[in-house]
This record gives sequence, C-alpha cells and structure tokens, in this order.
Amino acid sequence: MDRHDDFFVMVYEVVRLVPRGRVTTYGAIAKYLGASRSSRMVGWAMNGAHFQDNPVPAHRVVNRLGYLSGKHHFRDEMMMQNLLEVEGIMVENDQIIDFKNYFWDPTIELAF
DNA sequence: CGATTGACGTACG
DNA sequence: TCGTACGCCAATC
Repeated sequence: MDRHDDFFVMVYEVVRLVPRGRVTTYGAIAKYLGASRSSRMVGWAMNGAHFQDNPVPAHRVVNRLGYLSGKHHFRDEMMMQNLLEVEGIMVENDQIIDFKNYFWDPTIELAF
C-alpha cells in the first residue's frame, strides 16, 4: 500500500508501539486516533498489516474481551496464540487470561 | 450501483 | 443481565 492512507498508517504506527508482552484493542486504537466509533476500520486496516514492509505485531491486537478474533487471518491459525504465549501471555480457548492485566491503552500510555 | 459483510464497540429497551 | 440495533466505512458481491 504505497498510497498514504493516513488512518491505516496511523493504526500500524500505534500497533508497533505496543510493548512486548502487552496487548491492546481495536477500540482503544480507534479512540486514540479520534475515531472511537470506527473500531471496525481498525480491524479492516489490520488486513493490510501483513503487506507492510515494516513488521506490524498484529498478534498484540485483540477485541475488547481479550478474544483472538483475528487469528484466522494469520498464515497459521495457531500463530497468533503462539506469539502471545512466547511473550508470556496465556491464552485459553482463544481468550487471553487476565486480559486486563496485559491491556495496553494508547490513550493512557501515550497520553500527551 | 445497491446490498452485504466484517480482525469492533456502544447504546438501548 | 441479555439480546438487538446501529454507527462506522472499505471492500466485495
């Protein structure tokens, strides 16, 4: 995606800022970008994340309940869960254990 | 070109 | 507390 879709690019930028071992949500990103009601677009933006030359840790983005709703979009369905577990995040039944504990909210962490 | 569909989330009864 | 509606908007049918 050469064309600069500001929104999409900004989504990727925020996702790249998510620290190892932490996760964030589509809604949180949307809110941070001032489009709190367009959380769907964040999810849609992630569709193009795989085509970015700069790596985007898409596995650190889950829905607000801590479910791995996007795992089907990885080459291997187990990839998302594996990547998270490698970072110390336990996943059971496609849901993150103690999700609140790992939640990284850009509107708070990047507050300025 | 209208209808449907989402890696979502909130509002409302 | 729980199910349904709906906003959002690009992509696809």
